[in-house]
Amino acid sequence: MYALSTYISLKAPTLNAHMDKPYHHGNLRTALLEAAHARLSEVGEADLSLRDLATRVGVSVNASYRHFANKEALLMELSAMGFDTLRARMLEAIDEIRPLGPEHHLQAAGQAYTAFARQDPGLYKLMFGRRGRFGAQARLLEAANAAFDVVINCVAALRGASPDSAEAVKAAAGVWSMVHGYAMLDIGGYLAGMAEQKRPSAAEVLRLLAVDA
Amino acid sequence: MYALSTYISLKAPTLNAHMDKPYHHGNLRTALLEAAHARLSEVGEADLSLRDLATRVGVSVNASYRHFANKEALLMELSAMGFDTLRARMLEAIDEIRPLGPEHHLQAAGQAYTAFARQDPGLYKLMFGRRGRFGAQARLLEAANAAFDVVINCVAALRGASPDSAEAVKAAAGVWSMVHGYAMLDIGGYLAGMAEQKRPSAAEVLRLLAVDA
DNA sequence: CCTCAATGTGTGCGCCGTACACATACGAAC
DNA sequence: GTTCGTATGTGTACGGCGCACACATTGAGG
Repeated sequence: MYALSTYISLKAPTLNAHMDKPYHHGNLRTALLEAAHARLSEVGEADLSLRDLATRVGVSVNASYRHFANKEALLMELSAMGFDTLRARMLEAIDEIRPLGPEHHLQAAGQAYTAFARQDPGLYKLMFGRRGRFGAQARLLEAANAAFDVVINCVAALRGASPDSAEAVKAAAGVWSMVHGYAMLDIGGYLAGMAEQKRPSAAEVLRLLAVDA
Repeated sequence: MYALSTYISLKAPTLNAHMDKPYHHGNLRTALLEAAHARLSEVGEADLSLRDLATRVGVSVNASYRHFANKEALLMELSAMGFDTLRARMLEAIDEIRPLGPEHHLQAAGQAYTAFARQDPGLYKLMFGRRGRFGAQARLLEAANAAFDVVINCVAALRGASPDSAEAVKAAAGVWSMVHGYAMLDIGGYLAGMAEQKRPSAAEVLRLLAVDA
């Protein structure tokens, strides 16, 4: 688990005279998202309930509806925040090795990508399992596209092509497919069943890609 | 939708004197699986309920518990049947072009694979989204491994390596990652948002793989 | 014909998401 | 500082869910 964001409550809610807890939470929206994130990595999406989240946060069952239209809306926001974080992780990884040149950037981004998925499998599955249900929500779409753009830029730089070219986008989609597929198989446990010396690492799999061709 | 299997009821259940429906269904297990399969492609896993299935099949809510320990067990069996079908589809596709030689077999299997995912996205997502929950159930594991073996054999033949070699297995895992990732992005709608001329086909993505190296 | 195991039914429990009416608290206008 | 509207949280209720348990019906083998 890691912090998805760093919203900070600037309010210090007043305490009711004969209660030790304030009537208003102060930062319920963020608290719910963080609780959901924490819960997601413990029990998975299917066993995550709004009632449970509310109880953990110390608030009545229906308070959450003042901040999210429904359960789906909360999960959608969490999902979008996941894409934001994923993008940031890839950019950080690239920045750390920037002087090494573009041929190393894609590898670094790929490593950061699979590391993210492994670190937070529940969130990662949520991000990619719910697109249909969420529909074309702008918030989620933009976050996902921004993350994908990082990959496109890496590939474009590697091939000396424009990030807008169909060539770069198609190759980037291939890279994304590969990394995403590997991550899903990995966190799904489909690779864990393989014998140690036959189980491929992320780097080995990425090396199969002929992107610079 | 297609038939997952062709179990046939050999019994002709007797009709009760004053009822038009027999007390015993005759083939409830299969009927439930088929109803679940049908429902899965309409509403997705999250909105699939045992009560609804039972009603559709024309049976009381709890009758299903005579055939499946719980909802998870039913979904697990459906998932395993999905892997059986996926394997059969790949084998059929390979058989149709067998004389063309091993370099075409992998392409054919890949096409069959993505076609399966596109045709039955709900089932496909179920197959790969639930591994952790299902645990290491032998039935599911064997079905999934049998499907993966098809890919391993293709890759091994292509490289002139043994299907048992770490080299072949690792390369096959890479191929599987690629195809699986592409399928997931496709049925998740993540490729649909791309402009037509930038959206890669399954064949284009597969061509990025340097498997025969 | 009788019995017993297999199969289906009815009722009930404790969760779930969420709609609706009501309570409380904060901040801006006076 | 009081007032008042709005934002935020509570309580109650409804229908649907998975599933446990006791009971009903059936068919097959002695």
